[in-house]
Amino acid sequence: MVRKEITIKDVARLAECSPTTVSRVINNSEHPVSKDTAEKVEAAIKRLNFSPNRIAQGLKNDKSNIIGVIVHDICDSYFAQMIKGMEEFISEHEYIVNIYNTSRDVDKELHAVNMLKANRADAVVFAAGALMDKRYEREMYNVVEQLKSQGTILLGVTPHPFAIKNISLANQKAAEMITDYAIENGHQKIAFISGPQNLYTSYLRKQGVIKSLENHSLQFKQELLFEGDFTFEGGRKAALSLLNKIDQITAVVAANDATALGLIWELNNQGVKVPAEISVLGIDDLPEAKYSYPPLTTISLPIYNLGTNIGEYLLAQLNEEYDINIKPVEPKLLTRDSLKNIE
Amino acid sequence: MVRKEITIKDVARLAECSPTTVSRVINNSEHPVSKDTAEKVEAAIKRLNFSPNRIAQGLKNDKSNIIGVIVHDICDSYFAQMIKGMEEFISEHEYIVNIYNTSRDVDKELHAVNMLKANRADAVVFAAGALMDKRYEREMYNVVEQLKSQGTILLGVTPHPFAIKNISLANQKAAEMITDYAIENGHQKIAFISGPQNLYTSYLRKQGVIKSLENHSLQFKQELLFEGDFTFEGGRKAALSLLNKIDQITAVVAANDATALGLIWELNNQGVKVPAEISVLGIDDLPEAKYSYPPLTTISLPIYNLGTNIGEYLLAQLNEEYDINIKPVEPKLLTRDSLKNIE
DNA sequence: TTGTATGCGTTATCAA
DNA sequence: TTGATAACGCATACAA
Repeated sequence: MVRKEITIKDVARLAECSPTTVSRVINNSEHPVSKDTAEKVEAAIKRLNFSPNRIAQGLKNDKSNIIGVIVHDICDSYFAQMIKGMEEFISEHEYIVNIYNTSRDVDKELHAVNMLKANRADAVVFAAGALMDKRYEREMYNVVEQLKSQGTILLGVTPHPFAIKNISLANQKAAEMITDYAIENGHQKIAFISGPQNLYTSYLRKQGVIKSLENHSLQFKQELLFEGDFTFEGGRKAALSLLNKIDQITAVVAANDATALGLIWELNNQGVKVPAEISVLGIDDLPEAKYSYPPLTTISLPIYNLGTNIGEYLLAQLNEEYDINIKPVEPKLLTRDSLKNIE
Repeated sequence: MVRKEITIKDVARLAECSPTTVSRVINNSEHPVSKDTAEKVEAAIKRLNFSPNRIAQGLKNDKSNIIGVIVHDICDSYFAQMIKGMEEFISEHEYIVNIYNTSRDVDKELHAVNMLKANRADAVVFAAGALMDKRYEREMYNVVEQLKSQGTILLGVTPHPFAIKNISLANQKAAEMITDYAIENGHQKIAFISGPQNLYTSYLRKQGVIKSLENHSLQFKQELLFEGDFTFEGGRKAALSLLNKIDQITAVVAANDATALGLIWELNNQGVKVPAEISVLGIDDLPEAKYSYPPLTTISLPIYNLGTNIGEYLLAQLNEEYDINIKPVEPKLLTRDSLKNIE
């Protein structure tokens, strides 16, 4: 297959003018163009179905129009929603949304950043939480510095161990809020299902739980800490290992909704009544959280909105409008039916 | 922020050679380069953290390295899985995966294609099913022709009303299979919850149901056709409108799993026992389908694998290896517990 | 084995 | 109001 690209020159030939003039018409340039030629150019453009080569424009203007987005798992609603929110805003404004799915793998994460560097991305969003890994931190730091000196705009959702603007997602606060709620409803024997070990987000959410307990003069008990991985399956497994300590527990806070949903499912499966015998709480408010049995009490983190806010912020930055801030997104308690008041 | 890009020239200066030589080293060119200079170049590259500007390379080589993917809703597991599969393959090979989320909107769909044209995408995947809309068909046809003459490789998942290679996803066959299964289990009074009206995929799945019924000398009854929209919410609504005809129905085939899951949820909610009082069947095998109450009997369409197969195919095409075919992906019946044998 | 000149498609600068 | 020319970063044909 032979590429036969239509260029500004073809348009110029047809409109009987110079490429320069065509360029002026295309870009609504300040530089005056007579109405007559402008019309001829427009006609030629239409006739040839010409659209200017954005790649070439980019080369000239020192812009790639690429916005990179790094996520852990696009199949996870959390990331899917964020991407959708960003995409909504960004591709409307003629930017290319370039997704990387890293499965929390250090190499893939580095590969993504290096590609983005090679493609001279205009902006990179670290939508995925930072990995807690020495090599990741070290090598990321380097590439990020290189991206910076290229002029790439960088943005992290949740804190990252390199100097870029980070949006706090209130992870810790969310975990604190949901734990507070449990305690206010008379729960003291609270288990926690963690997220993946190597993820900073996991760490923050755990800290939130600990803080809430401390604020209420309660102690975080290591034996009531179970490991999860932010997935439904992980929640199911946690439910199983939780089973033989069930008399020591009245409520379980899961590090995220996917985990909580898995918990509820497996508890039901094992004949343990939620919330009659044990309360289950989540964080995120996934779309499916309201359809579990019972509907999940959780903290809403409006991720889709976060996505659009990020998009808005990036565009402002890219247009060099400086004093713009990212609109914050507030966690909100959603009381449904998976918690029982036991006071 | 000033962009200060490191270029091949900087490397040349540091390595005390010409840019041409640097280019040869970068590209492992056939053209001989002395070991000595090669090493100097490598050293300079490392020292400057240089990576060649892929955009500029693309301009020169007539490649954008962009692969566009058009989906309806990235939050829908179906699309998320397909993208994940493709991404796995594609970004590993230094391509840019450029996602467009169109929400089945004709304008957004056209916008996406036009952007992809302007960016001289190397390939475009129409992962989203075609819309049944006159303007869509007409304007899409035009842009697609223009993409073709630009040399863009085009691929559609499920048939599209313009001349591109389409991978059949066995939509019709899947619907036929699941309906066959219901009939084989003694069901004759079968309702169908459709997908969105304007979607060709919906049409195909409906045809599959009709064909199965006809093959068994049964009639498709218009009054047992309910409208859905491929979403959980749509399934819930369908359940409600289905309620007053429930004595005329023993099984419901939903156009997809999301719908089936919504159906089951709302039926449970209304106190209708699945499958004791009514059987519910889906198509897709979403990850969550095995966690409904009862677990959903459905047809698996291994979408993630389809994604990787598409990726593999595209790369072969882009490398001009011609006689490659897309590995087909076979629908498979997954019998779980949402159907009752009533023979 | 190395380097110079040219061009990819576009736009900014300058001159007319 | 228009256009010729150079340049963005890179790779290739050609010359040395």
